[in-house]
Amino acid sequence: MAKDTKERILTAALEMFSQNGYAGTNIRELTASLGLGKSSMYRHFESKEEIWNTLLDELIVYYDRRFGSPEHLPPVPDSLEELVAMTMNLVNVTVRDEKIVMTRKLLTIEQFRDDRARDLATKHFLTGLTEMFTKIFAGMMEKGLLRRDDPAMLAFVYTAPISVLIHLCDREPDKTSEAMAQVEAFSRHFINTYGV
Amino acid sequence: MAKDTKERILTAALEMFSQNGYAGTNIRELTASLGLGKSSMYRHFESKEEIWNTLLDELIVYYDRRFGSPEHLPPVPDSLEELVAMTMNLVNVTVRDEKIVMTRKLLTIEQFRDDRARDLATKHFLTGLTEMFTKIFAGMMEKGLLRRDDPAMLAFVYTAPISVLIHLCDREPDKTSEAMAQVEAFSRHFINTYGV
DNA sequence: TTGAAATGCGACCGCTCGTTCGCTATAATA
DNA sequence: TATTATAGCGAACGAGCGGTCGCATTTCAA
Repeated sequence: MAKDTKERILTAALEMFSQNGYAGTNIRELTASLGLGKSSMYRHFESKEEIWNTLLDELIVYYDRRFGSPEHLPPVPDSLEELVAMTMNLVNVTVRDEKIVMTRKLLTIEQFRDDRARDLATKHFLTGLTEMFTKIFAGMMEKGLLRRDDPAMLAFVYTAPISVLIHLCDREPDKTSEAMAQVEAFSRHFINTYGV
Repeated sequence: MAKDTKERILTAALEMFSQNGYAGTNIRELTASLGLGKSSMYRHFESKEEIWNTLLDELIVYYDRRFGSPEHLPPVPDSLEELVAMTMNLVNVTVRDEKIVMTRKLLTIEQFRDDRARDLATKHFLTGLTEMFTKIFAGMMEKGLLRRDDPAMLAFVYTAPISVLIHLCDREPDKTSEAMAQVEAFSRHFINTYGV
């Protein structure tokens, strides 16, 4: 039950921090949402700040495992249409997975206050995506599917607009389907422009 | 002196809210930074929340004046090179103007908590820019400078990556010059791809 | 010049915050 | 079974919060 409680606290913390921010979250609400007494929390963390630090540690590890390791790199598509499908799949997961959504919100809110949140935000929102697609596009150029060009520039050109639309989904979940349609329209525009 | 104090309070509020968020800001620090007693603030605003609402009102008006009105629409460039120059100028201003930077940070931090901040964030980060460049690109197509295409899609393709780089500057000011170089590289890539 | 409105101030109020304490109940160890 | 950590609880603490009050000072119209 002990380890379990600790993890439940971290889950609730991610939920509340991502909605109200670190400063806007209080221990009473957090523990109450778990049916736990305020003071019981201190059996697992020595302070509110330690919750924050532990949570961020976990998110950093989680990110590196999921997006940083080469074995999780999506396979290089064999056709332009496959690139569109792969993209839609990726964006769908990233927009629907509650933990990933909350992580982005948390990083968005806290990026100006915490250095580690800032660094992870840049990875999540920019460099992680571009590095991933730089490899994919280099592979597609090898296969003759994409016009020969700087793969890093093309990756930036491709991922940045998608990143903007993902942020839109986080901000206005009502517009998710609309945004997804725009992701697909953009992806098709991209293959029309750069595809061979 | 009265009106002046009220505006100074709003300026300080923008500064502190954009750094620490609404919940992370307290009246004592805010007024102290102006050399003002805590209680004196209540001569000008009836609560902390009223400061927030007034500030947001002001930012909304400011945005509509500055970016919403047709007379502030930049002239349609007469050459592709002019588009690059105009873009660099625009981004430079938006990244260097302290008030605009703080406004973006504030909207970034508070977009999930306040509906009006959320709406203004979408304008600032997405629709405002694309609408502006939709008109510009339509004009450039008229002049035969850009390949005929959906101007709204091209505007999105052009402004979204720039928006991402502006966010990067807000998050990591150290990388501003690096980001500006990337804006220019991207802009040139764009005119090479879509220019006539 | 006078009187009222506007502005500033420090003291103070009630409340909520993060955190601590002493106690009980449970689970693991021997 | 006796012992000892472990995990839970409500009460309470000191600090800091947003906000109020009464009073002094300035502003300015009459």
